[in-house]
Amino acid sequence: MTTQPKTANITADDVAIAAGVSRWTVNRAFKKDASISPKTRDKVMKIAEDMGYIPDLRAASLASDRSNLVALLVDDFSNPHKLVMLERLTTAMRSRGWDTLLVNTLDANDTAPALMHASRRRVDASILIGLQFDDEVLETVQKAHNIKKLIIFARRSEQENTISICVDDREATLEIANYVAGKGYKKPFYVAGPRTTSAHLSRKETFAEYWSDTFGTDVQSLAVGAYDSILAANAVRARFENMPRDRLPDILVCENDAIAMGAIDAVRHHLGLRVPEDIAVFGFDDVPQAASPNYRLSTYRQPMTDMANYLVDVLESNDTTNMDRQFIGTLIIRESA
Amino acid sequence: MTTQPKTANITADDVAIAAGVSRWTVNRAFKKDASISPKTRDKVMKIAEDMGYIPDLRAASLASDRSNLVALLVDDFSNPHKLVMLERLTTAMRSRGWDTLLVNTLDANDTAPALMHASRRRVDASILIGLQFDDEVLETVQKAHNIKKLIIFARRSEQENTISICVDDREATLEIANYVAGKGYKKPFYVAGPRTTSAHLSRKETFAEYWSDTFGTDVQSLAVGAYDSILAANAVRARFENMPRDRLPDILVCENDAIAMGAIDAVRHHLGLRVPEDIAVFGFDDVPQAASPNYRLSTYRQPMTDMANYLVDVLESNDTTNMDRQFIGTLIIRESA
DNA sequence: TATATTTTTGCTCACGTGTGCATTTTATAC
DNA sequence: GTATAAAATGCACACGTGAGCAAAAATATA
Repeated sequence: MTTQPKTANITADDVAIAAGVSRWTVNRAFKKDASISPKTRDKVMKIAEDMGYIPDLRAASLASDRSNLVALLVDDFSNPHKLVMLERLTTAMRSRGWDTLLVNTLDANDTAPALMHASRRRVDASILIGLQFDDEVLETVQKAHNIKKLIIFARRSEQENTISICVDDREATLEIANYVAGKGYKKPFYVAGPRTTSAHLSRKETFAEYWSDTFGTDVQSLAVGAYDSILAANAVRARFENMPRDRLPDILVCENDAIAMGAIDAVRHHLGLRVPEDIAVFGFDDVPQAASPNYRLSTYRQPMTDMANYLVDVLESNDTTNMDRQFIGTLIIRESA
Repeated sequence: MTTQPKTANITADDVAIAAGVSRWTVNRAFKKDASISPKTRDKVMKIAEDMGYIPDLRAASLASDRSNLVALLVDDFSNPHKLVMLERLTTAMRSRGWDTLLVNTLDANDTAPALMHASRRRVDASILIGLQFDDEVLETVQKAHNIKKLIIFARRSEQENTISICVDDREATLEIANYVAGKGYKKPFYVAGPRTTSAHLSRKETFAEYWSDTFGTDVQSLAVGAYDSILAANAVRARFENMPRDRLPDILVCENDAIAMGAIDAVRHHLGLRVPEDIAVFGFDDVPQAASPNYRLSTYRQPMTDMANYLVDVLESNDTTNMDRQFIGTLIIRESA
């Protein structure tokens, strides 16, 4: 209590002196697979803990040129599936030693600035999670050589310099279409999400193609401006509320669950019809709410855990080409279709 | 294309040479309120952009002992309100120059380790968002002097060394209770969330106290193990499905919307009753889904944007005491009660 | 124009660690 | 017990910036 060392930060040097070893030995103790004898490591670790020493990753990263930090760019916080992605991604990453910088891309034109911003922390990779991006973004990536890897998660991308990890949309949609056809639905209607330039989903196109090839009929559709249940409910209402009963579709196939849940709400509360008896609804993602007794949504589950783990594989890999990968999910059949 | 400089990282020194100034002048150009002439700044910035120079925040942080980084610890990803919080917090922080480290506390005992982990990046503050924490956590904070500020967001905390930013639960609950009583409900039942040790909400207690003081009757209650709609639905079902109709409550007052939505589902789909005619439901948070035509949930909205902005004020302040603050929200009345 | 004042610029030192190699210590073989 | 291999440890240098002060340049004052 007399001449306290001012709570000065404790460094490896301090621990080294206390343990009677060199600073490098202290740092080695904290490093897996380092060349150090178990005995010294134990001793050092014990003293380090007593002294409250915590390695400084800023300095480590500066010296080694690896940050073990990843930027996660998110634009759309209204889709509950985002929460699932965040959970799976952070779980996989943290358990394997990767930290996550959560970057909110404030508006549509903010993706490139957000990327630059993140690169000021020298992230080892940037992940775009299910959001739109255009050529400007790619151009930024080219220019800023601080952006080492650009991963598009849960979206297809054919771009170079980009790694895409997603579900095989075509396969998934064909499975859904097949199920819908097999169940005897005759008048499907597709409720799509926002149409973006680069990384947009081709689910609607695949579904329509299947239906046209198989039955020779066109599938009508509508595009909701965002993956938002309430917007979707309003869009569905607007489209169908004045339509004669016999012209209504018998199933609404939706681009994802957020839209599907909005569609169910609209069918019940705005159109006054039953799901699935009057109009069935099919979703995509299998968000937790899809299982609620209220929705009982038939949907398609993406193998999120596998995808997240593969993402960490990508982070840890040195390859930069041919890392794209598409996953196969599973049909989840409940009562809505 | 001949002897490329190996894409070596571009530093302030490189820009300095190109611009014919010293390195410090380059860094000053990037720093707001720095002592530098507008002319030089323009020149430097132009050259810096051409060269693709991006300041390295690791080095800056190392040298200045301020990281402008904040750890956001999240444990429960099933409550949709988390998404709202994440959005508001990251918006407020990023627009004011703060970055967010998203840390998933993998399980109940992981809070303290997660805190240590984050402090390896020398975050300027750690934010616990609506999750449980106990004395072990506080002890960790004491010990690890790298944790500069510990902010409890959306939860009350009386602990020292801790800053709590939340809604005034007592005031809010009294408003709700008052509304419920004013509407003539006679047999309220409280559906609470998980009971944690330290930072648990006292909404149930306040409500019960009000009811007891005003009408002299006890309020029955039940606690759901997590803020999860499906769990809540099951809990409500289990509690009431075999209860004679005349003993059922006339309103379920819920600790938050996730639980309230589960309660509505249970009332309708498991008990086969109507909301609000047979049993009304009241929530808390006003999550986006609460407005859907399906739920039309009456609830209480926390002033999230104000709370998030105040949080950044706290980050930027040097005070460490008396920073706690409670906010007043607003009653949102829809059809569920 | 000479001097005082203010603004701008440059510089020394420090921040805490990793890499790769040289040196020392310990284990192995005969 | 000595020669040899293997493991463990120590060290010079590098990573890119900020704080605070000293020197230089620009501006104001008389």
